[in-house]
Amino acid sequence: MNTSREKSKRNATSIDVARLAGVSQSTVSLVFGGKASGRVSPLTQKAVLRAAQELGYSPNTVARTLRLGHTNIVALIIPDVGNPFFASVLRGAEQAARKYNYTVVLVNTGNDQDWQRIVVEALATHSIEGFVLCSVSTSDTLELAKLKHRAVIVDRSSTELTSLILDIGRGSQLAMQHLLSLGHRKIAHLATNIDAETFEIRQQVYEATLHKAGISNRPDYTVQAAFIIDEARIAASALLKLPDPPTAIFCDDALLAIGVYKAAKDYGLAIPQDLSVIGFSEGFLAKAIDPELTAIAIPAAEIGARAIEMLVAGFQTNENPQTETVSLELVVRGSTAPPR
Amino acid sequence: MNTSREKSKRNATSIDVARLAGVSQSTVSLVFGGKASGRVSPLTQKAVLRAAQELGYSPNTVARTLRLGHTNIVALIIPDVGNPFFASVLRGAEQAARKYNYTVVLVNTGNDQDWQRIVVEALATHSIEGFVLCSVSTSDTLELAKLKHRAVIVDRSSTELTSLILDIGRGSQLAMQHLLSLGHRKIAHLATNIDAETFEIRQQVYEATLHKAGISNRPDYTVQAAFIIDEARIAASALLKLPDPPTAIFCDDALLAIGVYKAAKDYGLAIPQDLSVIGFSEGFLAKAIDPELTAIAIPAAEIGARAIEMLVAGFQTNENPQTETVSLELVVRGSTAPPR
DNA sequence: AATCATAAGTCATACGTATGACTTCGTCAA
DNA sequence: TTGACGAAGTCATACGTATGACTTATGATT
Repeated sequence: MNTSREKSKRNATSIDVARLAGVSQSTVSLVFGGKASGRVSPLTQKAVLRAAQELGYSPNTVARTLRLGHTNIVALIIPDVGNPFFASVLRGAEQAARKYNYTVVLVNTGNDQDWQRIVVEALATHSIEGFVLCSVSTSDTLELAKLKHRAVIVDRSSTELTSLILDIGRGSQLAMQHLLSLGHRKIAHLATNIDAETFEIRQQVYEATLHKAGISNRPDYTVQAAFIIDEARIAASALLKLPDPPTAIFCDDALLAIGVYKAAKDYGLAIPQDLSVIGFSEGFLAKAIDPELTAIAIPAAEIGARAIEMLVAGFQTNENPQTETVSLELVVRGSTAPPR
Repeated sequence: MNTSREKSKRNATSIDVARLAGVSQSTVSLVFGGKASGRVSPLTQKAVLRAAQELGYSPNTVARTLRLGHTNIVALIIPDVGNPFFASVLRGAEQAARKYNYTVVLVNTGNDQDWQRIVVEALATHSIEGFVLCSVSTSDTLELAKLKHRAVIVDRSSTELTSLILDIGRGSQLAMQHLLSLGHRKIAHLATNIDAETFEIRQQVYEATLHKAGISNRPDYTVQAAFIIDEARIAASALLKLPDPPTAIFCDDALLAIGVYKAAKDYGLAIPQDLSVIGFSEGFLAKAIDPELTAIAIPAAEIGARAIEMLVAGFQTNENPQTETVSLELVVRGSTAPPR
């Protein structure tokens, strides 16, 4: 069993350091715990540090954690890292967490339907202090609120959990007003079918804004698709082959907008000349496609970072659930123009 | 300090369970450790499980880890989750890790230049058993090999570390042959500037394949750019405004290809009629853009998964560094056509 | 001189689990 | 009857750290 690699070199412990420095283990612990002032003389501190250096010592996190009772680990629960939006959330979260000395463990629920089980398992298995949840349905939110863990829930309101809300209503309004001000009257809505609450807000604002503009609602102008390009393409086709097709489409997500792009091409329509497209999107994807997508910008990385901050703040001040709102802005790019 | 939320409810320990079930702590531990057969009677097992159920007990991972001496945590070090390729690697890694009961901690080095420090910190702070490294330079590889940790390095060869190599050479060949067989003679190379080894292979094959086809190499047909769309756009422009511009461009990455798309549009060139584009790419981005990108498909998720498997296998069989190669395939989509 | 305060350390213990060594008890073969 | 043996448990300890309680030594104050 003695193959080349030396696993033998046991990591040095505080006891080893103490022995080498000629002090007690407690002293080493005090030095590394930052509680040295007034308890350990500067001279001794130097000695300890030197000994530690020599042995390549660093405190064992596991033991420290066991003693202290908290792990400094939080979980980020997202449906799919493959989606650039969630990837950005993750990046933001990871950076913020590092600042507070926390570690983020990713739980990618994928398409797994009983992902609640995964979450609960993760919480149990790893000793996680709290979690950030993205994209859960309203009913699941209630379930999760029962877990006695600190949690921040993104883009969902909840009275039981701290939540970071995106001002989807205002965003939808900006998008619709942009289309209206360009002169569009025939505006369709390509919606996501995955979550009730968010869908409703967008749909509500969509209808309300049209109503206020004196445009009557057409049920056949609202179609749904999952966050999959091909599905969006099919749904968009349904809109484009209507006898009286829309001149603009308001999309719930960038992926859906890409589906529209593809459908438009199928029908020989040029964007934005023949068809305007607008959607919610973080920046990357919106800028990757051609023409670049006019979008309600969702600051994904900032959202991830802020969620972590709220979570950590919750650990410290032991207060009731908070709610915070992220405002969204319209970024006009190349996918919208006046109707022909 | 007694605010609403009850943090008071201490988690049940094996001792609590033992007391309730009327057995010793050891017995509880045996049951939950799966070592019950032959040591604990089925009857007692039931009793223990029932008691655990009642108390909502699950073993404390931190304590178990301290006792067992290994954390079941591995780190995945990548430059940018925002890049769909790395996001997919992460997803694959995360799923594979879960299968082996490992947890993946993400370390996103970003543009941070001294990311080696970050890696080392991560290894020390969290008790990480090994790591998977993506996209490091050759010189850094040597540095990291010194750390006495298990590691798997992706897309880099190393005699000191287990490596998962992508058959970039063969992939480049496939790409070039595809372009040649379409009748292209004026083929340019838009290369990445971030890593010597990979760059060299692609460039070598690019030149060799042209040479074999009896086409002499033109230095002005090779340009470099970082993995940033706008930079690629500028580099591609340099190619397109040559007095004798290429009819096809071979790109080292999908992001670079997107830059080419944008540059082509700037110059009023249609893809693939006026300009063929081919590149290395995982699937998502290649299919998101229009026309869909003909590409050497890099199975990112599989790579992530395989890297984890190799890492875990390395923990078990304590053997010397292994090397494994992932073969790549050409996927013809809409961005390539015969030259006009 | 006696008392007190402070600095500089050390001691002992607890965090919750896993496991090798040990005990107890009933059964069965010799 | 004895001894051996396996099954079913229990005991005691170690993993490495943090920290409240305790001990000295050194001045300073009255």
